[in-house]
Amino acid sequence: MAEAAGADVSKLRELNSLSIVRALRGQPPATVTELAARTGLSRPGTDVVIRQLVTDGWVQVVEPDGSSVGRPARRYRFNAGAGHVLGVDVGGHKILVLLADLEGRVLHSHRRPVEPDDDPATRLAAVDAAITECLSAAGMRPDQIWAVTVGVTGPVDATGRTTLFTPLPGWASVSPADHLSARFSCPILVENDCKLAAVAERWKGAAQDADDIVYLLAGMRTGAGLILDGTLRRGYGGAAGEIGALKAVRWLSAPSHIENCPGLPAGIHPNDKAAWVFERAREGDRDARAALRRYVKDLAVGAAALVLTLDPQVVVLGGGYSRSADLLIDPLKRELHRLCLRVPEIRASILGADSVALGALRVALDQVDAELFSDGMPAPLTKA
Amino acid sequence: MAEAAGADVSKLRELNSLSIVRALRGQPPATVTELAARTGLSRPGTDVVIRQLVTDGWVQVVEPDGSSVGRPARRYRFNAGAGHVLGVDVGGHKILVLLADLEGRVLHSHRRPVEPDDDPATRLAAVDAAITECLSAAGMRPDQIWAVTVGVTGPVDATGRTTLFTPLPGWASVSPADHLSARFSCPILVENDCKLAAVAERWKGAAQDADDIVYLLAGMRTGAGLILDGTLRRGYGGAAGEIGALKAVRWLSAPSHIENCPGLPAGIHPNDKAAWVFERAREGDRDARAALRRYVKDLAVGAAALVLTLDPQVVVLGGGYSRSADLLIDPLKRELHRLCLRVPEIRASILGADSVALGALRVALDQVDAELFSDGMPAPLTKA
DNA sequence: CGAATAATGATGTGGCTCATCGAAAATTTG
DNA sequence: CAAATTTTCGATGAGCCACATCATTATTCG
Repeated sequence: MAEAAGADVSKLRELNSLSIVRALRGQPPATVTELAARTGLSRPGTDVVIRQLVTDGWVQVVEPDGSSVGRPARRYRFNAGAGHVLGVDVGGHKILVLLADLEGRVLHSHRRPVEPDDDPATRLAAVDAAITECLSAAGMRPDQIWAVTVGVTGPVDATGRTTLFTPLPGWASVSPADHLSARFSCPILVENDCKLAAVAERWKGAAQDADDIVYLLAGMRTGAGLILDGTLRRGYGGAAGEIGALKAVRWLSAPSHIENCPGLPAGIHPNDKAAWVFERAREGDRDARAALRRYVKDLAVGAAALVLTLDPQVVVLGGGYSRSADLLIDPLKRELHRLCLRVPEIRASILGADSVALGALRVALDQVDAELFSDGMPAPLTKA
Repeated sequence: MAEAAGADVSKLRELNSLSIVRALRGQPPATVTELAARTGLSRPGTDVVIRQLVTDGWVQVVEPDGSSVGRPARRYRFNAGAGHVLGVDVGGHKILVLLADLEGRVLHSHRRPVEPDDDPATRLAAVDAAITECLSAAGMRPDQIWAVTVGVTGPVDATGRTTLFTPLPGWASVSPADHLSARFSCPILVENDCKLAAVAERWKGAAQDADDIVYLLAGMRTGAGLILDGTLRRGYGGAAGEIGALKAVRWLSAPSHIENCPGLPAGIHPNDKAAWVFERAREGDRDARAALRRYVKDLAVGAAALVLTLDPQVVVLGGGYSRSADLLIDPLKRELHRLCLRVPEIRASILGADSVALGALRVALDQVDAELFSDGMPAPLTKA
């Protein structure tokens, strides 16, 4: 059974410190009186707590700007710069590193191209280089990073590896967490890219209002990420959402309808094929429209399975093809109406190619939060 | 954002009261010293808290039995009789009512047969009668019930109705919660039967160790209930797990392989058909074995979709057919190996026909817990 | 009777609230 | 233009509540 820990008197201070930090975060700088009202604590009580938080480095004083009657109050704000997190997207074509503060503001980003058939060592070297670049651009040392999350393709198991499946050659035996733990002493999390994209859409994307979300990756790969009751669901073995593995769900072959659309110009770059097909379809080209129709039909079978299984509030359509979501959403909706009991809203992603790295940031921030709110509040001076 | 409520000093007492109650529940009667050790509180502190709990009626004193050196300690136990909950299974063929105390011990049960084609008024009357019977057998008044959960067939929407689908004639417009609220002033929850059975299997059944569970109802109806991260998942519209609605998943027709197995004796009662088929299959009858094979194949398609979507730790096979689970589990496992990335454990239900009502009890108890642990601890005297 | 353990009481401390008073800046007023 | 007034912030002290620690008394068994 859960350990029933009794509470000392000092626990109260901890609790109230946390609730003041919570009331401060993500808000504009607040006065003591405002915080007291927001938390329900007394003014003097709030005062001593916030004084301690300032000396501990969690909170900063903002000198009064003076634009009111009466004596101007000191304002306080959460010291988002007390710590930082990294979100890393290890893709087939690019490495993207985002550096953010504790409020989740992105301070620096670095993108670096890689090749899909690069060997693991090359890819890891690119990751290292991108991280180094991002840190030095922000003038930051590795020990100022409080959490790192790495997004990779394929289901991630408990050890942070993608042993079940990955399209990157040789990557199955790689442990990004082990690799990075040489540089960082903070928690290093590894997560599937679709799952991270789903998290990002709930954080800053198209589904901020929803707690039950299915994210569909619609692009040269097809995949899904699930958020239920506001929390990312990984599954017991980390393979939740891998409905595409079902043969009856033709997610593996679905993109080929578009990538091999009849009429594609010879010698067109693979990355431009989809754009070309969507362009033609928009113009009314029969072949392109047929390709789209077949693609959506295949996509919808898996989507319907997810929707029926989970009954989400929103389906977010992301991935490369979602740039032309206007062409996809209506037919997808029609297919789902044909297949499902209750059809959720379908929305297009608004985050684009950064979504995986953004989701990685959010997961890293959640990790920091979890440590904070479980272990109480230590002084950040020990880390700075 | 979440309201950041500051804590008064009296919050401490509340917190410690709760942690002592938690340490007391489900355990044999404990002495003050034991509780102090278990909660980390001091002995005198524990003493005053438990004294208050006794006068409030939450805890009872057990007089010392005297079997130790030194002065024998008073022992205390959680007063499970302070409140009670009802779990009601409204099935096609039966109404089952369970009455339990706050520890979840079943004190009384009452079963009452109904017909599948009874009209809603008749069925509700049977529910009322069964509840009355159960209460009076236990010598209990409705105001001593703290929560009621009703299990029904079909997805339950936010208003507690089964508007999307139900096999019971006329039941779609019935609101069991509204009906019962005339007799009970406590919370009345309505939930889908498969979901409740899943809860029961985690509580007292085959999956007590698992946090990610797919429950498969395998019987004359086919359905599923999902538990992820230890919590029942309902879906945004309450329709989670309804994968059977997908036409490609032939769950609706799957039981007919068995119910219409060639060679069934003319005039056999519908309820006995399955038993007959399983019996023949066990004896090696070709037709029966073929029927079973086809049934499992159909069942497995939906099961595979669920498993791939959720990646659970355990699949629990319940429902009427699970009495012959030994004939089903191996072929099902083979099918899943063919269809899935990672195959979870497959276990047979051990609860049988009571599982829905048991799950209803657990959900009602969870409701009581949620109220307790959020609103703090009022004296039960106001309720008794 | 002594050993062992339980219950009880006394004292001290940390943290919170409430009430009050002083301080600083803007507005009003002579 | 300067003094008075208003308004709000900041600081301090009294009181309360819940807990911890330590000492004392009570009860049983060997």
